[in-house]
Amino acid sequence: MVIRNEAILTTAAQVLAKRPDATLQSIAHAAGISRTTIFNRFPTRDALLEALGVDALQRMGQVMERVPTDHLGDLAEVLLDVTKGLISLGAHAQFLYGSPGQSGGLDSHWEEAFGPLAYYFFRAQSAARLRKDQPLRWLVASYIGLLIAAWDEVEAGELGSAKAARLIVDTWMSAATP
Amino acid sequence: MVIRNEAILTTAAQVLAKRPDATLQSIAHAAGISRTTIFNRFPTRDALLEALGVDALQRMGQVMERVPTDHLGDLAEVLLDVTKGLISLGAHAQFLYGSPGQSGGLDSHWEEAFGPLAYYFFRAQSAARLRKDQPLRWLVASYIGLLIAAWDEVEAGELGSAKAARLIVDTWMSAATP
DNA sequence: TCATTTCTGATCACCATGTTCAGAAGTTAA
DNA sequence: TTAACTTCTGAACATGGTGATCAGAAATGA
Repeated sequence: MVIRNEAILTTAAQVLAKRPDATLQSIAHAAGISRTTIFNRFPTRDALLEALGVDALQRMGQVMERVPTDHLGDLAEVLLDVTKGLISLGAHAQFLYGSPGQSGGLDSHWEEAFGPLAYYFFRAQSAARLRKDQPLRWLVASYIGLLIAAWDEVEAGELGSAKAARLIVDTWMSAATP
Repeated sequence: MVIRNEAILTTAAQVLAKRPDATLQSIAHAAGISRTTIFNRFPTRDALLEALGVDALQRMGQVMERVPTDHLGDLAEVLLDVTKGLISLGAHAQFLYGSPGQSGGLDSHWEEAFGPLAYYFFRAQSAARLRKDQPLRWLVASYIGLLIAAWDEVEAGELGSAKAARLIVDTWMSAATP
């Protein structure tokens, strides 16, 4: 039958989004496969959750690879493009804050995914296009914080994806530019 | 011996902060009581987690009761005061995003806790002291998002409590004021 | 068709949760 | 101190999810 890991991860993400403590049995059932097959691919439940996190961060990383590395361009425009992409990943990424178990080994993946954006902020800061009195780490952290807030609002049905992206960029740019 | 629920909750918060999937056995051990006693107070693990959430939100609510209800005062000053109080609750509140299990019944407690702040923002917005082109919900959500981001940075040892509070207020005010 | 890979269902051990209860330990009042 | 009361404890038990193992079924591919 040849079941792809990707298929398992997609189904698992959907099931766990609704019910972070869903059993592997129920995930297997939803994916139309047996529980044993899941264990063939992922030795433990935590391994599955970690793979899920890595997958989500890789998708986010792909979006953030779109930021220019040789020039700055229009900050607001670049950021809006990236933000729209990230907002649309809500379904894949939101569980990162809902079911971690104890997964803390994702740090390097976080860094890898957000590296390009952090570097972009760094260059913008050096060029005095972003405030220099705020730590670079905070520029990144605050952006992520707003992203998560927007994800929540979108999922709650209080905000459309497009408007959410605009609010994030508007809010963040107002605070981060000199 | 007369064990207070408060004592159980405090210990549980500490243990679960480090290890969201800690067993009730280990929590009981850390609290110096027996597992049975925990079950005497909280019928299920989820009940304990919910009580923990309610407790955290009540503490946060107490802090936010400090916002003035009859006048506006200095927005930055009021906000800084509240933010300092909330930042210092990190240890009690951060687990809200780390171990929810499936607890989703905290909505009313969220509203109750953040009600005063939301009302304060509403009045400030009406008085044109805050931007009117951003939804009131977003003003609140973005503030919470920044608060969570700052909690993470503080816990990671990247930021002191005082500086974290200042960054939140600076960032939020820059974006939310006309 | 036959060999190989992949998936499945069954069975097993282990551990955390949740229940029950008899008795120990602590408290209060006479 | 004694007696009545409340609270805490340890032990036993059932249940259910996780993780391991493996023989055999099903799919794949030459």
